Amino acid sequence: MAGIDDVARAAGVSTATVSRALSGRGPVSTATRDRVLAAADRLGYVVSAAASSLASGRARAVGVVVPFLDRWFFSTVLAGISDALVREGYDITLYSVSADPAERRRVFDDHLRRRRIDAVITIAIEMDATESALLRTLGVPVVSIGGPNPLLTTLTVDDRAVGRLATEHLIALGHRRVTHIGADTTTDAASSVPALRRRGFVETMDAIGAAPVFEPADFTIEGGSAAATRTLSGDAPPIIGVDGHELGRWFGLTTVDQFARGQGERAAEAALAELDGADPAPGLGTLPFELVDRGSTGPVDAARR
Amino acid sequence: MAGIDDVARAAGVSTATVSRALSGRGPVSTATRDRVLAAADRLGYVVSAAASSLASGRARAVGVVVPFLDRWFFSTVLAGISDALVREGYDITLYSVSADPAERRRVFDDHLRRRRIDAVITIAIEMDATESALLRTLGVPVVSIGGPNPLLTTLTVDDRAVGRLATEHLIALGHRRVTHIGADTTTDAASSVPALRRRGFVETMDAIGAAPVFEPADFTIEGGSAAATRTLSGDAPPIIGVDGHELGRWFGLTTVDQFARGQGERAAEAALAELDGADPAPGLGTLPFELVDRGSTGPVDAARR
DNA sequence: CTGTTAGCGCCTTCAG
DNA sequence: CTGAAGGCGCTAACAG
Repeated sequence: MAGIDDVARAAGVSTATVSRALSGRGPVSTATRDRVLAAADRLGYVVSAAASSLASGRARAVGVVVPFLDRWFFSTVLAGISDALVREGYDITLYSVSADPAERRRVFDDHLRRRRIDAVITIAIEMDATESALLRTLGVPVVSIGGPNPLLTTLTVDDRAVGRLATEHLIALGHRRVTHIGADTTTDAASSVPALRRRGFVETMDAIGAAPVFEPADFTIEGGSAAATRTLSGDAPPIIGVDGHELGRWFGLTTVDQFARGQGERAAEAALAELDGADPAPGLGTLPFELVDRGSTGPVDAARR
Repeated sequence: MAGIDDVARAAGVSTATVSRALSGRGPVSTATRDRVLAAADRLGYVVSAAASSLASGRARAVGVVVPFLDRWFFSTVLAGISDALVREGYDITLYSVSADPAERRRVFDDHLRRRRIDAVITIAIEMDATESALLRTLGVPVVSIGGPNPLLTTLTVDDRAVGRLATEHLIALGHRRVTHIGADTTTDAASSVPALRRRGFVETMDAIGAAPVFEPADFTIEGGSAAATRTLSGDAPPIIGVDGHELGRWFGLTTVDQFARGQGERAAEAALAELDGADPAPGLGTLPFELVDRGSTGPVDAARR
């Protein structure tokens, strides 16, 4: 494989000039630049990531940390990140952290600290203070999609408002008996996504003096469906979901879409902006969401009320 | 961030010894090793990927090339790869190549050639001879999940046999009028996954002298569902799918499962084996598949025959 | 078993 | 605008 001095020789310039011409950093006359580019192209020269990174301190890669790869939301956000990053010539290094604490430590204490990445994006990773601080010590921009974190630049959906929006939609249709199917929040932090959604639900129910009902379920198809079966009588009551899953459209499920792919793009852009010198914006950026009425919810009918 | 000579100083040894103790390559007495490990731990030392990679030629990362991130099959295979790789301390670098030829070239000609990865795994990427050759010139193990490729180590599902298996299942139940819903293979290579499945279908139908019927559809929910709607009369005929999608279970869809996650694990293990010096096995390894009867198919009934 | 010594391939001052 | 030269942080012979 051709190295930088092959190119330098072929173009009749020094390696310094090749480096400048190819990276665009530092002055090079148009004529020389063209010669260098032509030579590099002819030789099929591609800069070595390791050498370039070691010498420059820039890795041209962004780390993405996810709790799951094979769940719709995460892979969709990841696709958005990938889109935005590839455009700018960055590679993506993937860190999947499972529930296993030992593995999690290895990712935070070892993998992420190998100086392989210029920035980090975390997706729905709930971190304690130690972990957040550790990310900070990486000395690179960190953008987190998920619960607000005062230590990091954060992109957050107002999950409480999401919970309210979904509930209000049903209330507006005349419903009063509304059941919340969601994570059993007794084990979650009060600031977790499920807890906040639930809180929005409760607030809205309280506001109209209706009694909130809960049916615990995990974030799986089986869990959700089992809970729905337990709750719902046979007469197909209105259902509203939260997320914008592609299948929601297919089922005609009314939902609060939160534009997963767009979240990824925004996170990537925020990370790139900080890399370009933009001020880090610790605290929260706000992510859009929107009620999408696809027909699974309708006005209450006399028979059921 | 602590460097290797901080550790060397703290442990009272040379950097060479630190390197040896930490990497496990080369002899180190147990006593010194312990001292080094303790010092490294105390200082929170993590080797710089760039420096180590430059000096050793090993990057401790594997590249994974996928056509889509946000489709069930690919993210599931990816999860399998991730599992197997993280265990061994490897990072994953992700390359998503869309249909855009310019972007595809950039991935093959630039990103993949940055010497950032010790091995490449491709998932369902159909490559022409140029691209395959290019991967070969990387000088690293390449494992491809997908159509057999004589130039690369390949893990392949016998898609023709899958087509036959699914069709035979229906035939065995007494059905004779069977419609194939799948990609319009006039545009695909004869060796593509959809073409092979279809061929298996045709062969089986031919064998019993039944007329194969086709309904074109792309690999999307909408496409498949539209095709099914066009074909199927209202009386809920038997349906069989191919893939093992998690939702198949939920729908009670009989399917030919191909264990996506396991495919990823096997690919990762094959790549690691080659990295450990195992002979590359150009040509094909064979991937398992299995009929899973979940009830969406049943014997033909008199009324419909 | 351990230390010394060259680089790995590129970037980036510093001169010119 | 361009070239020379010294590292970036680590590894891999090679001695000892």
